[in-house]
Amino acid sequence: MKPRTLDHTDTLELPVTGDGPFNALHTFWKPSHYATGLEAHTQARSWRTFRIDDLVIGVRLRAEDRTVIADVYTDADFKSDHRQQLARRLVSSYGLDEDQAAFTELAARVPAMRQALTDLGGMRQSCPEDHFEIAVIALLLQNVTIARTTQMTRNLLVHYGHLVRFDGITLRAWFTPNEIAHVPPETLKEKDRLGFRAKSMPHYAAYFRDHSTEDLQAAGNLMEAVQEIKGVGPYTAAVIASHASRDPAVFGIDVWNRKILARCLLDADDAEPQTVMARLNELFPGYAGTAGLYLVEHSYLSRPVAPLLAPDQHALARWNASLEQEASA
DNA sequence: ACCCAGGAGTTCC
DNA sequence: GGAACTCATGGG
Repeated sequence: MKPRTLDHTDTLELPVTGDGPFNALHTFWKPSHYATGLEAHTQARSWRTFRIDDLVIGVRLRAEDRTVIADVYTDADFKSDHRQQLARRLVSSYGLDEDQAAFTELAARVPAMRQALTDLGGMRQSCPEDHFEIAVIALLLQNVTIARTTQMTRNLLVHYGHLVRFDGITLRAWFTPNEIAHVPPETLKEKDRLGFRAKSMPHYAAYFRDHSTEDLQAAGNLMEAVQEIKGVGPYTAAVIASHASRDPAVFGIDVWNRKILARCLLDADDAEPQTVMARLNELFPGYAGTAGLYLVEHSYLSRPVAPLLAPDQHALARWNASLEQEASA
């Protein structure tokens, strides 16, 4: 399948206003994140797609000192309201306005965090996904291996998402709640191989179609609110709160990061989730999520799940070909 | 065959 | 308020 072409329409210069150091590479690119085709990274730049209203937007990101430069690519009318929404989204997605000093100060006093802080200091939580999109990611992580999560993600994005090309790179883009709400669970199960998650997707789509990001941010208790959705439990709710709503105190524990943290904090191969969470909260009060993020990412730094792209035309051509081929299969 | 994956819902006590 | 099943599916 041929990707649709997006043209350069704007450039945003976003200052990093939060205090503390800023690590652009590890803010944009997380070594533990599995491959989705929604984003690509080299040492110096990143590419990522966003949905703003019904627009599909391509963004190329780079940083000069404490300014993030975002080149914007679209194929439709990019209004000033879209520009403002995208600017807010980028600032929020990468925590450009968040203070880092309090966590850094706390973490520097914990020996188990020392090396992670040295290697990753200035890294912020990254969540280019909106609440719906991160909820779908968490849904696809439920009780499966990453290989199957990757398979399900690819199926959904190929069948219901978009394929775009801009600045020489091909990327996938998310579907909106509206674009998947009508797909019957049988199709999601049999064609997209979602298994028991197929029943949940229509509930997710309907909920996030009917509740705007502003509504969710205004919710008194987001974790409780989203657990009203069928298929959202404590883990998925925590992922939504810690990532899309960026609550630094929340950490979604699962069988994967539980073992990582047991090794870092308890000198054990594994431990009860309550034991791990108690230790995490004890060492990093108010920053369990940020601390978990640092420890997990640090454990993948030397063996990334989806490594950086080499900054040459051949690597880019291979990347583009693999996405354009899968979309036609 | 059995067990486990970057969980959640239901059904028992 | 928990423990114990069940839900899909692919890989070891």
